[in-house]
Amino acid sequence: MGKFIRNSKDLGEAIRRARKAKDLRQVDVAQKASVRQALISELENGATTAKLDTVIKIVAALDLDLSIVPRHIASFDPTKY
Amino acid sequence: MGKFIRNSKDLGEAIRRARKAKDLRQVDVAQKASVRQALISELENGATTAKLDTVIKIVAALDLDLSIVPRHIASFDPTKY
DNA sequence: TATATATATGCGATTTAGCGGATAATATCG
DNA sequence: CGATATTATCCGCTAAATCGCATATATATA
Repeated sequence: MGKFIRNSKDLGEAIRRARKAKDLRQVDVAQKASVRQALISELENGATTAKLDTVIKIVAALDLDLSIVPRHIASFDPTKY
Repeated sequence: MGKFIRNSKDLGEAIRRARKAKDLRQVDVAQKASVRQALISELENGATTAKLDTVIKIVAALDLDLSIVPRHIASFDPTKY
């Protein structure tokens, strides 16, 4: 269980969950991230694999951060990474 | 200081650090991730902004995971996300 | 210094992401 | 049901990522 992103499906689910948690429409996230609503839809449905830049913009629009963490670790201090 | 990825430079640094920590050559990571050595070099130097798929492959080759975390959090349990 | 190893760079070709600009499909609500 | 809002899909186009392959630098090591 987690927000580990190992494929475009994971990303889509994470984006949709975060967006709904904030009660935003695709259009809202799109505007904030400077992309089309259609792209948000495509990504949420795992229809395409985005560019890193795009992911970063969208994730930021949702007040989230992308981070790199070691595998198989149960707990860690993010300030160390 | 951290492994938050907010641009391609962040990514490049994280990749290079992780690779050197494991004492691997660019060629090793490239093979494991099924990409060119040249691409690893380009990414480590922030020369291009990769596709998410590519990032995932490379990160996996380094036994790392990409994850999405909330911003402005000093410490957290990754199993919750 | 010479040799080997590792990393960076260049170039043309192919593939894919993202766009604008629609519209179709689905959900929401009076 | 009917109107409205939200999400999904389509098309042609442009820009960018990645490739293969070769080579130039740089770094290590004998």
